[in-house]
Amino acid sequence: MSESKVRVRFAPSPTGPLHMGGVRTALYNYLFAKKNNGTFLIRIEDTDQTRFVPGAQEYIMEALTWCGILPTEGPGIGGEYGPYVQSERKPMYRPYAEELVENDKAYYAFDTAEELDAVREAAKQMGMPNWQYNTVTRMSMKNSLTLPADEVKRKIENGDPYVIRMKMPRNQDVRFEDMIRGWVSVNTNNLDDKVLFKSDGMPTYHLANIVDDHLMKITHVIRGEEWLPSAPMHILLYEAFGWDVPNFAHLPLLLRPDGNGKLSKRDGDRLGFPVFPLDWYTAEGEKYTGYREEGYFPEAFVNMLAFLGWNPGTNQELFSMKELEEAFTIERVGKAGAKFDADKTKWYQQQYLRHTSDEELAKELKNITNSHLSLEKLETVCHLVKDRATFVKDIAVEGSYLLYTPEEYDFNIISKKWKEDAPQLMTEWKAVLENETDFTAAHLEAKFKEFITEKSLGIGQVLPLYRYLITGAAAGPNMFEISEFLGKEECLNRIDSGLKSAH
RNA sequence: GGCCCAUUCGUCUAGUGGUUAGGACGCAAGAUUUUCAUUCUUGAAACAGGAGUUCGAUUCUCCUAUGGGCUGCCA
Repeated sequence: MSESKVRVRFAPSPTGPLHMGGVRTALYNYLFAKKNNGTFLIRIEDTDQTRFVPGAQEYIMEALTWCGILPTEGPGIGGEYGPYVQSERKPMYRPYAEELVENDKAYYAFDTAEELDAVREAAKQMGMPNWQYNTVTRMSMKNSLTLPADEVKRKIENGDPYVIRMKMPRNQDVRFEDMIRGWVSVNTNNLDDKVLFKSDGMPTYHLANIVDDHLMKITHVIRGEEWLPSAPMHILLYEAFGWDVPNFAHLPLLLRPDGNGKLSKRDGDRLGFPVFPLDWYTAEGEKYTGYREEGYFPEAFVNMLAFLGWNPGTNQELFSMKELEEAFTIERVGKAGAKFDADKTKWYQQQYLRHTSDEELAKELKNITNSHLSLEKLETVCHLVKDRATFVKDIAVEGSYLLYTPEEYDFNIISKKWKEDAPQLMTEWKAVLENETDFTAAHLEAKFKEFITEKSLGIGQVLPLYRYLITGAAAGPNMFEISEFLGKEECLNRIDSGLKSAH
């Protein structure tokens, strides 16, 4: 609550690829920092050594970079509060845990995992679905509160494995004001004696997160709603250390589009949309599709994500990162979970494609097609077909006849309009073109109108035939612009080959 | 089961103690177009239910229902 400079962190766990819910949490942290002239940092929470997945940390950093969510401190970046990977901070945590034990805020517990499992199982048999190590049950367990002091001392010196558990106070209401939800209150009788320090010498999330947030001078903790139930316990920890408590904001979850429940990594490929920012391959060779590889622009992805749970209160829907940085406030983040909508995501992408210059699209098109056409030519292709594309790759498909000469014609698409006199008509039209030196769209259109007027025919009776011969398609952009783009020689050639296929 | 959180069109959401409850996606119709796409116009579509407070509640309170999260030596 102090006046100190805003510092926020995104603290992912490297247990796999970062999914879009995580990206959104990172984004809101980033935007909050930017809006408040603060600092956004990344901290890797890898205190669970058994769940470490190689490549995950690199994936996270690459994904954030792709999105333009750039931390000013973090692994591989540096900063004066490092290291930013918790496993590299390992030696720092034990003294804090010990401090809590000395101050009677925590205690040693010697119960093994097997013993705990047995107790839980027995409780379940007696109709208690969830046994907790808490203020009442701890007195019948093996810990420094129940064992004689000399035995505790002997066990520790003996090297017996132990954990350090928080000594949850009895019947105390913990209240805090969440920036999104308002006042939240929990009684400590409903909280258990969480393990703070594990027998493998690593802290749990609960300890590490408090210690690091304090040491890194984090002022606002913006994280997923799944942390809401443990927030009171975290507050108790800050108080136990005598530290300032940061502000909290618990973001609503991202829900799956069908049914209910939170969006999971399986939903994407099952429902046909990406859940991850980038492609990810599991050790087993299983692939999860990413937005980047699907052809989404990072700006569109980010814009969509920003609006999943936040809105500016105006009718503006298209926001650049810069605009988001200016407009974002935590107060305008909603409380309820948001179902992800793949259609809306496509719409955003389409909008961004529409607003990307032909020049830039041409470069992308060149990259994905390896076309031999000049950038200038490709620019025209983009100009002609971008209105009917969502992704750059759609331009290559929609405009394939601009990039390549059609090799096959499907006569079925035109057969209904292809009357007896069609070959004759097209041959005459070809003759008109042959005599043309001015192959600009406007001029060709004028000549075409002259041609059909002479014949007393309507546009619809003639143009589709020409379109078919030139493009092999029944629909598409303006035929005269296409003709100009292709040029006289190519047009004449295509009329010939098209005519051959038409009967 | 316990605890916590949430609930406005199908979806994302705006909104106020008195509004024709607004916008966007999607959907439908129409206009434009040689055509498809685009664009434009129009339309259908919502305050979970019940009490209470109030002259008046979508808005405030409580209850119910529904949904979600948490309930590990995971984060």
